[in-house]
Amino acid sequence: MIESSEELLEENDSKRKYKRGKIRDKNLEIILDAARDEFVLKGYNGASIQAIADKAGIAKANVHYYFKRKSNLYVAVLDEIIQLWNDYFDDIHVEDDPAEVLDHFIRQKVELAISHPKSSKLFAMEIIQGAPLLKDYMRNKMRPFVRKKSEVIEQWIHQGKMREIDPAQLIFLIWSSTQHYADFDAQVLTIMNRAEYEPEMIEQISDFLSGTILRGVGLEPPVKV
Amino acid sequence: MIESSEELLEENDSKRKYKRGKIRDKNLEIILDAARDEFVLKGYNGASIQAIADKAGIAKANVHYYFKRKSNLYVAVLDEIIQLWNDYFDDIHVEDDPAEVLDHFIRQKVELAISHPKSSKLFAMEIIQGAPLLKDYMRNKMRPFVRKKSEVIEQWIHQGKMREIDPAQLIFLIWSSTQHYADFDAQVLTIMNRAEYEPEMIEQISDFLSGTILRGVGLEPPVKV
DNA sequence: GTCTATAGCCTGATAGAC
DNA sequence: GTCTATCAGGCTATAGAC
Repeated sequence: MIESSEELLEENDSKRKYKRGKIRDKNLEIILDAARDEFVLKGYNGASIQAIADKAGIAKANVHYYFKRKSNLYVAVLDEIIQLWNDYFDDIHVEDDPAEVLDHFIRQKVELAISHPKSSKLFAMEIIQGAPLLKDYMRNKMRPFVRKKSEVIEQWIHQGKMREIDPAQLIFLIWSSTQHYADFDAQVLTIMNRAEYEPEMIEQISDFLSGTILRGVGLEPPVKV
Repeated sequence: MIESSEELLEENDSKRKYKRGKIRDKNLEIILDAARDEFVLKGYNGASIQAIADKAGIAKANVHYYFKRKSNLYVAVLDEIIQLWNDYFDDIHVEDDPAEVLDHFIRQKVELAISHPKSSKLFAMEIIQGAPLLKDYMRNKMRPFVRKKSEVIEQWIHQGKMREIDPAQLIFLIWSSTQHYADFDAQVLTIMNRAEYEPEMIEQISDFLSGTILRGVGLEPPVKV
């Protein structure tokens, strides 16, 4: 269990960029992939280095060669996820059309969640358990993100373009409703009696969420081409 | 790790109702409370019987006296949670007013989530990890629940009382958006710069979710008294 | 970089006195 | 019902040959 904050301050092995090489890069990738799978499926403590090594097709000691400590490997996996998320955040401006922006944001989040369900799940599990490793990230990255978007939304409201709502709540609503399809896929798919998401269903989900949320805040969903 | 379904078929110690007693009941309660806390905080594998015993104020061997296996204790905790949720499900009828029913459902879910965050979290973690223990519950209880509500919503749509949407998606939206405040409290509170939820904030959340979702599906939120 | 062997620790579970 | 002592197994992590 990672409990003390000391662990976080330790060197994160995967970041030693000065030591490069094809073999190294390939191995880092397969280890990280295998680790993500194991951590999601079994949780941090339930995942064993042995199982990760087996899944990656290498010897257990070799995992330790790349990641000295299990906690370092875990942090590296989380880092990858945060990197992925950051790439998807785009800027919004007051001049933009609110309906277009929110529609695009919702569709983007649905796509990201469903195309990377394991990343979404691991992130969720971390936050549910109190976000011991992500408190800093949320304070330094997500809070400014929410604040920045909120300012723009606030101005749209001022201009009478949409209903008077709390912008932060709107962002939470978009986050929760979109991630739900990745995090709770076992529930959603069981209830809908499906084995997996199909492209047609993903579009239905996006249409529903965009349509409902936009109308909910007084916007008319953009017509699709 | 609980992997095989054999575990699930084992006798669940806490259900031996034939052996009653004040001491027994009291101990079962404090053990289950402590276990819920530990399991949420550390995950199934990260939670140790020792830590649960300490938190409950009894000896480790005594936990095993009441729950022969760790997995039995875990199942007992999940059982309790499902019991709690089932108590909150109420019936809806075609004659009811859609806005009233959905508004009530949303407020009820917010209240339940925020008053029992640990239960909500443990349930979420179980589903995220693939719901190994809850697949049956979802098939036998939640699917019929969704189907039953969907039929009524379908008729409301037919009567022109609300927009044409997929009722199942609406239920997912309500589930996800309400549970989010319990499961992701670490994120929500950090971003909103609060230590905990206050009654005033809970009402704001309910108002926003009910207002937005209801308007989103073409209903006018009921006026508050 | 890779692999085998093993140290050292913690954990779930049980035995048995009270 | 409670508690101490202990066992057996699994885990992370390391040493050291190749």
